[in-house]
Amino acid sequence: MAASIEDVARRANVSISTVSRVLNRRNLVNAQTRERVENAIAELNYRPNVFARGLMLRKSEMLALVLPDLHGEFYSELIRGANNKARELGYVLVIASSRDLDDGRELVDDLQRRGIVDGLAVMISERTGHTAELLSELRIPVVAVDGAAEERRCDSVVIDQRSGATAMMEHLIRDCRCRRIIFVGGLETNFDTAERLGAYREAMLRANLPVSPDDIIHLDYQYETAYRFATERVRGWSGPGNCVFAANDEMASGIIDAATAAGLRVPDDLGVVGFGDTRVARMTRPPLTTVHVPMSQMGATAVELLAQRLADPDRSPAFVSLTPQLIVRDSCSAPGHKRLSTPPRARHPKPVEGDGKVKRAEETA
Amino acid sequence: MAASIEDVARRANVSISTVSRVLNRRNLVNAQTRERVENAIAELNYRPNVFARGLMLRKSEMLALVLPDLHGEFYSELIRGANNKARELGYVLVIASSRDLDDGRELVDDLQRRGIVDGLAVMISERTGHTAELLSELRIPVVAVDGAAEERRCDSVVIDQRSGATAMMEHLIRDCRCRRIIFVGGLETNFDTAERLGAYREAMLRANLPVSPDDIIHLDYQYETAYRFATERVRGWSGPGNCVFAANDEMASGIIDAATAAGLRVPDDLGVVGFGDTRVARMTRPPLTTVHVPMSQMGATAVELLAQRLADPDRSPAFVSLTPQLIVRDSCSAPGHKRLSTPPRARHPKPVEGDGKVKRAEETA
DNA sequence: CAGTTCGATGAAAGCGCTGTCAAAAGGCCC
DNA sequence: GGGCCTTTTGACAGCGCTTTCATCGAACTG
Repeated sequence: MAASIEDVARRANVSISTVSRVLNRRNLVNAQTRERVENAIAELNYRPNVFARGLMLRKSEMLALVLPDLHGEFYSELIRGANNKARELGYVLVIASSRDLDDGRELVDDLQRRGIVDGLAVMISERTGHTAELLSELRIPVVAVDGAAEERRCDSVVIDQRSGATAMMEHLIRDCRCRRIIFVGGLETNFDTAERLGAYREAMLRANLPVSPDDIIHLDYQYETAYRFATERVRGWSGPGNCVFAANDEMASGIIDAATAAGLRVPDDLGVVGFGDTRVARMTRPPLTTVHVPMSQMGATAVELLAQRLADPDRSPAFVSLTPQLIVRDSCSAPGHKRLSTPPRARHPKPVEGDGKVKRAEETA
Repeated sequence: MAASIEDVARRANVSISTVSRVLNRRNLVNAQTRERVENAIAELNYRPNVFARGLMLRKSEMLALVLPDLHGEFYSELIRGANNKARELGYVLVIASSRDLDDGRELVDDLQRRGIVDGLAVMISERTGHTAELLSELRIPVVAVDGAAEERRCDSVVIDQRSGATAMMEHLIRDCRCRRIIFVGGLETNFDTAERLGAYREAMLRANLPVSPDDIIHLDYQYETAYRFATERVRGWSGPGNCVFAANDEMASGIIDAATAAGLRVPDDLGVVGFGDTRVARMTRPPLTTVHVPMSQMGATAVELLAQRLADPDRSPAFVSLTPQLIVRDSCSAPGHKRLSTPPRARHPKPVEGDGKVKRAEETA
């Protein structure tokens, strides 16, 4: 049995009230007494019982992060960012996956968790009606992670996919002098793909470049699929000033491999760029030009917003948009552009954490 | 304010004891009364306060998983497996990273968490003295995840690296008829690398194959490093019946890319195999023959052991060893062996979760 | 019909903590 | 020396729940 506050009190020869005061609002107690109590605490290795404390204080200093899935690079980054920030702010983070539960139970599950966590950061994958329900059922603060901007009723963090894709497009058109750009996205229904495609179209239009319907392809974000598809098409794609803009790094990697296998040189015969700046982006030859998506930062921001709301429940919802950052490596370059013969390192060695610009939107009251 | 047990009692016209009984040992209460109470609970959307409950029961139904880091494929798998199992068993999983904290505070941190979690699964990266300290300070059950087998004092799960590496070596020697095998490991100090290298030496010896000191290389598990190193050495490695056994998939991938860039054909001119069966293994051309390490299962097992100990605190420590599984793809094959011209799919499409054999060691009392 | 057992329920004692209130002790003023 | 602060401390009432023990009919026994 662990020591209780009473044990400490007895040992320090004071009442439990005094011990409690030492634990909380320290200045209210005489210096000598405090020292006695602190010694007792140390000697007994005393730690306040979290449950008793929570019962009185009605808070647990715990936050939950609910993700569609726990697998994969992106989520792992998100978790890491959220976890670090949580720790920094003195919270403990509970992580849950909603994918593994059927849709109906997702909610139930959160409710179960409710009461033990002070706040919830939820990443909503499917845009079902559950969202609203979730928000209203819960009595604790919720922040939407990468949710569509519709959810303005609660705090939210999003990645500005559009600006990331636009930056890439401008790089391709302006710096690499690409004239024909083939867009390889995920499923048409995919929200991110849609955003990136939108940016693609806009940029092409702005640059007065023609967009052939054949140059807009929807696959499934998988390496293998992209490899197979590219194996058939890649010869038709090659040419100076031509480039494939894949909506994620894995597909980009598959396309590079297919191009290489077909005897093409990347980037000389065909440029290939990706999106995400995952680990994969450093595991292609040549290293992949891509867009860094600040997942870790998004996790951190979510936790931060949660903490802020906990501190001030009445403030109006904040909306934070994180800007991805273009990472130029070597998988696309201007035609005729000299490259070192040894594989050069990334020119932007590492995107600095917190580099993406954060803008706080006008507070919607 | 959420409804309390008293509200329910009032509404159902019973005492709180009865409500509590309905909540816990249901059979002790009359059917009609129970129904009344259950209705009241539903109507009020009542949920027992976790803190009050925890205060009495001295348990929270929460488990913690402490990892050296939260980043990367392996940890993400581990977390996922642990999380799913935890949920299945009715626990909530708290995840923490010890790497982000300096070494001294790691312990403190666990102590802080103590009291709110019922049990702890810890993966110890550095073999510092802290381990013992940690175990003794904590009063809750601990299971060692992938810890060296020394820690027989508590339950533990490990991956049997050795048997995985041996299976690979036997495949290379027997099935692929390799005569010269180059071992590319991580740092010499790395525990896993040492195990795998041990298996390598043994297998070579058993097969009566010579081991040149030049063919044992220690790098750092990174793609880039392996790529660079291989770029210089790969010509010397090539030859029929020659194969590189990389201690992880990333290095294998780098080596394949280097070989390809040097004009070699994999596997015809040089076989390359990896270890881990991470996502990367499906993102090489040809797809990588490798060893599947059941991380997800390890996470699940850790949680399971924890739950078992919680149920029966006095049973003797269990020791579970998980056997990795050889995954034969196409990056190494017998010389002259016919391959399809289209990139074939993995012959073992997907290692089934829970496929690795689990053997429970003799219980050390 | 008194005595006994049994199922169903309620009253109340905590669990370990916080926070309110009051009391005690000391200092100051007039 | 009495009145009135101020500082420091203790007593104690909960927080919402579980659990023990007592109670109370009803059913059963002889």
